[in-house]
Parts: sequence; structure tokens; C-alpha cells
Amino acid sequence: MALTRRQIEDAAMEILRSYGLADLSMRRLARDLGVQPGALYWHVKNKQELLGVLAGQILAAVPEPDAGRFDGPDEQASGAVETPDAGSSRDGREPVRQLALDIRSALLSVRDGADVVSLAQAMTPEALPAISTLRRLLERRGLSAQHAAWGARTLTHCILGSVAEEQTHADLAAAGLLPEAAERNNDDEAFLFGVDTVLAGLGLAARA
Amino acid sequence: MALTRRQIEDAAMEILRSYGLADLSMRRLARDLGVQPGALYWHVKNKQELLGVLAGQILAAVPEPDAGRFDGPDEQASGAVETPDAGSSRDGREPVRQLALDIRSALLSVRDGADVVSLAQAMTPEALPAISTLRRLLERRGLSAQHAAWGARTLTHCILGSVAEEQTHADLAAAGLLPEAAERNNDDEAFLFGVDTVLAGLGLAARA
DNA sequence: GAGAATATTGAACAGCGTTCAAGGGTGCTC
DNA sequence: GAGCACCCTTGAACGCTGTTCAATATTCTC
Repeated sequence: MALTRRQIEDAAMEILRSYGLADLSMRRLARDLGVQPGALYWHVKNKQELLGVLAGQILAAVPEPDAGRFDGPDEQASGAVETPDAGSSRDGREPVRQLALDIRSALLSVRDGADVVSLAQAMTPEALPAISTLRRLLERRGLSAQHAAWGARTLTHCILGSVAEEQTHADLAAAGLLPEAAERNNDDEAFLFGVDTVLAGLGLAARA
Repeated sequence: MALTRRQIEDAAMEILRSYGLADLSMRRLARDLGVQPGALYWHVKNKQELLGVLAGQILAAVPEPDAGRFDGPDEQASGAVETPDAGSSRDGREPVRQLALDIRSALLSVRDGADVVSLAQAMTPEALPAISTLRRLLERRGLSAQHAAWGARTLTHCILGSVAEEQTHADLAAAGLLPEAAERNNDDEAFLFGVDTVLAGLGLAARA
């Protein structure tokens, strides 16, 4: 029944979701598909390329920034994070902030998602739409092209760094080994603090 | 002449400086020391621990934040980055900003320095003095304990992310493979923009 | 059915981190 | 000097990793 590129990507994503990046080896992937490792290389250039595609798929769950509509969202998206405030329709609060939250949700929905995206981002920057959307949004809010580019990179570092930290701690906790205390999970607040700080620094509302 | 833990650390740092993280394997390390790989494990718990120590050594070159003196600096430190401004003695501009610059210099002085420190930071946060100094400095500038902690983490993510990006690009360029253009190195400016943005967001001068 | 194109195997290459029984040295004590 | 204990290293192995490639199987086209 002929192995498909699609099957490979799906199986890889499944391993990622269930067991994490450390368990995602080409051999393990081949085993799960009932195939010899070499077969994968007819459909996929190498592991790096595969990871890049997975990164794209992870971020594909990020909804486009509000253009005024209100259809059914692609995914369930955030949820617990938002503080119910002035929940009016369009232009509801700062769109950059909202995008940052959506990116975080997408990253959190896959084990080691932040690490996968970081890897992809390091190899091929500008290739991930959700992240260049950050830049575009900053330009639309009045920043110069240069400042928008730098601002987007700064935000990206904060987001990826923050979520990677969060997920690494989760992995360590799941593996049983974590130095006793340090268990409180005000991760949501910490993340928002970082994003709002950068936004404030860029001159966009939030933190005075 | 009995292998020493010190020798192992030095040889590891040498490989890192000259060939980068990808070439730093236990086997390569043993070969360079004229020893069998197993011998290393009498002096060192495992590779992770060794990387942690290297991370500490990389950041050990960061000078303590100005306490008023002006001795000989431990290392040559930055150099090209600073814009000559009001170069007066103590309290010369924002100390947090200065520390960020010093950390960057230290990271840049070793190949893949940012990745090594990121790894160590992920496994054992709070273990790197230069980084908790960031937090302490923020507290001293009037931030609450919670905000100082979060602010320090945000700054850390920006610094490590930014320098890691910089060094990865350098590695790719050195390996010959980089997509043609994208060659300008306003890395200094980009870094400062990020740091100043966060500082501004935290309410500490710089970018309005 | 012949031939071409597509897809998979099986084996190998060259590495990796880590463990461990066995043994070589060195210095101390009796 | 003999025996012993300790420190340190070897050599070999275990079980992994990503990737390549000739040979072969499968499927599609004419």
C-alpha cells in the first residue's frame, strides 16, 4: 500500500506528540510505519527537512490575526490564558499580543514544540509564516521596517525561549527528576509579563 | 602523567573554541587527550555535566557589575560594541544594559557559546551566576522580586536567542552554505535594540 | 507481456554516549 | 621484600544514531 510522504509526516507528528523530540528518530519512525529506515529517504530529504515541515505544521494551527470576521476557529486555541476583559468583537485588545498568545498555544499543543520550531527557525528563518506575521503586524502598528523586523525577532526569542523553558521543565517533571520544589505553574503570567514588557518597550500599550 | 579533570575541561573548551559544539564528542575529546573514552568517566559524571561546567566557564568571563572600582578587567571584554558616549566612571549608563552587553561578549568569544549556555540553562536554571546577577540588578533598580525574576528571564531569552541566532548564522556561513544574500552584520544594533526594548518595557530608560 | 519508472529492502558506514570487568601502577604497611 | 589497597586506565562491548546505495521488488504504461 505504498508509503506516502503524508504518512511519514503524520507518524512523525504522532511520535512527537506522544513521546517527544528525543524519541523521534528515523529508525523509530520507520519501525512505527513497518518499514526499513532507508525507505524514508525516498520521500524525505533528511531529518532536518522533516523537522522543518513539522515546525510548519505546528504553527499552522495559529489563526490568522483578526481581519474582522468571526467564523469557527481552526483549532480550539488558547483558553485558560486570557483574562476576561473588554471582550468586544474586532480590534479586541492588542493584536500582536493576541498573536503571541496563539503562537504559544500552538507550541504548547505538541511535546517539545518550542524546540522543534527553534531548530527550524535557526536553520531557515523567515520560512515560518506565523513568525513573519509578527513582523507584518508590527509594521501595521506604525513601526519602521527595521524596527518591526528587530521587534519581531525580539518577540520571537522571548516566545520560543519562554515556552521551551516551560516544556523542558514539564519533560523533566514527567521523567521524575526535578529538584523537589519549584513546582508552581504561573507560567501563563510569566509569559504574558515577557510579551507585555516587549510590547511596552516597542511603544504599544500594556505595561507602562 | 595521570589525566586531570582540569585537562579534560581545558581540552573540551579548546575543541569548542576551535571546532564548535557539533565536534565536541566524548570520543573526540578522549582522542585529543590520547586516552580511551572510558577514562573520561572516572573524572566526569557525563557529557551533560561537562557542558554545564563549560557554560559556567564561558560566563565566568563576565565582569561583575560596576561597584565603583576600576581595576584591570578580567578579560578584554566587548570592544566593538559600545558607542563612545559619556564614558564617565561609575554608574556609566544603565548597568543592566552593560551586563547584557558583557554577557553577549562572553558568549560570542566561544563558538556556539549561546547554545552551550542555553543547554545548561535549560537543565539547571539558577545555576549560572551571571544570569542571576541580572535578576539581582533589576531588583536593585526598584522592581519587585516577582517582576525582577520575570524580567531577568525575559532578558535571558532575548540575549541567548539573539546570540544563538547570530552564531548559528556564522556557523552556516563558515560551512559555506547560506542562501546567497543576507550577509550584512548589524548584529550589534539588532542586539541592542532587543535589550533596550525590554529595558524600556521594564521602565528603565532607553527607548521611549 | 516487455520495459520503464517508482518504491523498498538489507546491509553497511561511520559515528555517538555510556558501562564495566579486568588489569597496571603506585605507595603504604607489615 | 611481600602483600595489600587504592587510584586510574584499558579494551571491549551494548545499543543507539543519521545516511547511503546496490540490488530487488512492485506498479504503471505501452
